[in-house]
Amino acid sequence: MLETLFCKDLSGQLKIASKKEKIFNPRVLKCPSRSPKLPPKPLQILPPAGTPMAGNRQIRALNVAEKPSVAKAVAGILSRNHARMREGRSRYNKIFEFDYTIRGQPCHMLFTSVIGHLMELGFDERYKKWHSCDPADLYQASVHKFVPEDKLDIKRTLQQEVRNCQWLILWLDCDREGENIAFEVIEVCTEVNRNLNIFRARFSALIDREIHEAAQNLDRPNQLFADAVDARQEMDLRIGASFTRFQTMLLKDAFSFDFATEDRNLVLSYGPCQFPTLGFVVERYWEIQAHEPEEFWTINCSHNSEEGTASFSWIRGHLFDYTCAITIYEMCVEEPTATVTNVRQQEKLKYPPYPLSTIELEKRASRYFRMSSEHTMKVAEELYQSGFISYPRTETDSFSARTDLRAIVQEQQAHPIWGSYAQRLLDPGAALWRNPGSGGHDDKAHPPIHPTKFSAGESGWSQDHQKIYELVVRHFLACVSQPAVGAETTVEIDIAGEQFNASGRVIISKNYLDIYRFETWGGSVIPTYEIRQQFIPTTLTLDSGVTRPPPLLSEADLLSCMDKAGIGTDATMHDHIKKLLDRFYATKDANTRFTPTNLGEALVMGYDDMGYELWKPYLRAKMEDDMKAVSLGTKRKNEILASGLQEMKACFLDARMSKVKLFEAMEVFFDRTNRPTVEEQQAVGEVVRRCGLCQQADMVLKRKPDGNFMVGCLAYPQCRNVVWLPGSISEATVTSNVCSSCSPGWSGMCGGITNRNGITGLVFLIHFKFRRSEIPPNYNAEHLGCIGGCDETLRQLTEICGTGSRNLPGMSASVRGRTPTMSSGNIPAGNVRHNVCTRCRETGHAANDCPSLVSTFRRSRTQGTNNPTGESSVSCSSCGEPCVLRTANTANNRGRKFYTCQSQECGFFVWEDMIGTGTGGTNAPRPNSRGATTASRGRRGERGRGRRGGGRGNDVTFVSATGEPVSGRRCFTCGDPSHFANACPNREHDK
DNA sequence: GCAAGGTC
Repeated sequence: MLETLFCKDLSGQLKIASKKEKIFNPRVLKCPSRSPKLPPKPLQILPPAGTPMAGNRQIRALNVAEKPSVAKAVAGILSRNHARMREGRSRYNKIFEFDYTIRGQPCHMLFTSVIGHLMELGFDERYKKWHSCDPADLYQASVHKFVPEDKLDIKRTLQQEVRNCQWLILWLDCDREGENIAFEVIEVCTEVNRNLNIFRARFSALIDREIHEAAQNLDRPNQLFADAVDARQEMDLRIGASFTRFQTMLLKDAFSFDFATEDRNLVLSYGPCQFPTLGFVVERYWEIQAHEPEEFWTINCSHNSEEGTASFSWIRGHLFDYTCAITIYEMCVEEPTATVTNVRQQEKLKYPPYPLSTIELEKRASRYFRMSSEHTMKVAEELYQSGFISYPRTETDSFSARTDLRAIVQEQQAHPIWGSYAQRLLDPGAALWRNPGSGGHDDKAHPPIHPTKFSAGESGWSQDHQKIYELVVRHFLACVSQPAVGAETTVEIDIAGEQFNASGRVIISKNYLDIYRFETWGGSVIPTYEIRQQFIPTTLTLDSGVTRPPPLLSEADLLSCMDKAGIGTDATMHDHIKKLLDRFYATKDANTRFTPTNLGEALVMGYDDMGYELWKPYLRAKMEDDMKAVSLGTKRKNEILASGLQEMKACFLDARMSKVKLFEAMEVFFDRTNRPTVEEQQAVGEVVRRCGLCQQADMVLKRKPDGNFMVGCLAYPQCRNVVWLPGSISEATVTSNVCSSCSPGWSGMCGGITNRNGITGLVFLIHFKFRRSEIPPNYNAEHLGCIGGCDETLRQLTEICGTGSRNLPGMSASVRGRTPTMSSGNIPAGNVRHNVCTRCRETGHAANDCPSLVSTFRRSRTQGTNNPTGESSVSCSSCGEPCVLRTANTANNRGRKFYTCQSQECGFFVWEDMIGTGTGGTNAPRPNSRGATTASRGRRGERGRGRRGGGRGNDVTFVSATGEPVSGRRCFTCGDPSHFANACPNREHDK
């Protein structure tokens, strides 16, 4: 064993540690919260190379990799393929044994692995059941990390092997998740061996030199990286669970859905990744719905000669202004002689793709084979497992200089189809080889996806296995090939001062295109022209067209959106996409294009109408920024957790207050059921007692929509325990007074009786106010009553007045479907609350003054108007109604926001950025709109019909040379039938 | 029954 402790000073230099540093050095490992039983133990750092060792006794070291394949590969490299393999308790995680020397220290190495994360984060038992608590409580509910059932064998292996070890060397992937898994392994191992010296091996590729270097330069685990992941996990769990429970319980029983599923299994989930993914799909769909075709005009010219036909395009592209277009066109018609002004010949290169990353594999498989990303990854995983391709989850799109690329090509020479291409690649005379380009991404853990074993097709392979293997091989061969070479000719002509051009391309050398059959490079022939040559065009036409909406998002598009916005990782993106389909949020057509379902659209619409951008990627982006800050040490884990969760809880409470928006959005698409929603049954109220029937949840005082009061169990519908109260109650408030008759052990008699859940059996008294006219004169209008069964007054009033419910009047608790047990009710000890805010459940303020009312996640729709409600404060100058905010799609103002009246008649609009400048607000026409305008939506299919005009360009026809448009049309700009767009008097806004 | 992240 090493006797001397070393540590690093601030400059990173190794030095002998002082006693204080051994204890307080921040690099010293241990997270006290993870292993409360053991005090933090200082760590040793290996001395620099050449430092004499304290002793030569062999160290026993347990090495742990993130996956079995890495354990096998690293053990193979370090042992030079002389490791002995034996079984562990987990069938997938073998143990390799061999001797190895680290800086002169002889070691007996045991090398095993985990399978990704060893632990999960979950709520404590008390909060696990959906009805056990208010979803808002999940923002502060206690959570814990634990090893799930299916990983217990791995834990046992680790603990069994590490007992007799002195060192623990962590070979997890070198990213934040890997660092977090490292600490999970540490926690499990130090439970049984607190004297471990713990090291981190950092490597970026499974290459001999790199692995040996990593072993000889062991480092320490990085607590900050692990902290960042801890924070992310906790945020994801709390946010996901709270919103999922909330919206599921609110909506699932309230509406008849248009898809076949068992209601009981329907979960309307929310997640910080799945919702933005849905958001991309909905946003594109809305963009298409809101698109209004715009007319444009263009001049085309063609010329036939003996060599063929050349088609010339107008340099101006197209004009939206008809007057300009027709004027120019008439000039050309009057002087139609074309003069060649330039003939340009250029060599053009088309480069092969970058080495293959996971996202590119998914996108290309979707594009070339219409294979879903989820299926692609499944097939790729199987090819990887059987050794035919490299690890398929990688962000890396450049090969390390140390990779033997030619050896990989060499293997493919035997293939009957592409073998000859591989041979040409290796033939110096063919000059086809080119070192692959770099896409600029490197996850430092895995190389780009490439073939690792030759195959001409295996008997067990499906067609999809063939396709993915072929794609990986062809992509790799393309990467190491020369780009395609083409000769491009461009001819420019002048007609009456207007410029036109035409181009043709001849492919000189296909190079990589010979192997990469998935890509093409169109060639076209153009006749020969010479400068100053003149000719009369064969045709010269003024053609019209219309702008078209973008297409629905394809799977490849969706992956690109997610990648760009940082939603998910290369290993999880396909899961998020699949989740949209599994949850009935979106559908995918045969062309892999996504359409939101009614449910998906309604959910996004609901949150959008609330003014929340929970369906946008900003929340994830903020979390990512916070994680980076924790990784760098500029913020603490607890700091970002406290602020992030406080913010999200406020957002949650606010969203719940605005749940009517979700309801309204759902009503656009679905019929209501007559069933009361779980959420309605569970409107949060004051806790009266612990439910004596299910013993799992609290019973709370609630007011039903009909105004009557009841005390019901929060575990409804699992538990149907309820106490109906007299129908003559006008007000009811739970007090902090406890009934001494129904609360055994109360008043200090036994110091409080505690059941096995640690909950005392208190029944709180309720302060009732009765409507004077509805109770007999000999009863007081105010009464401090108990629902525990002891209150005779309450019983009598219930008999006299009835409960106003569908149940028979009666004081005794009536349980829907079951007999009540009212004698053993308990409520949590210490849950006596005074003046608790019903929004955030904090004391010291009322709900109306709750600071959570304002959240930074709430979007201000009226930028510059200082309207805290988020509603539009711009009113129509004609009808006075609130305006909606839209986005212009006109040529000159694309993307610019404006307010417009929802009424078709008013035509009021004002630019958003002109508010407060004294400009705008006139009765100008409404520009074309783009984006979600939910205020005026009707049922799906009806939306936008009135303002989309005639559809996609079928109504746009050739405009005659006299300039007379086809009759029956109206101005595209303002909709006025008295004139056309080019003559619209109100075009100022479009300039 | 809920999240997202590893990976067999």
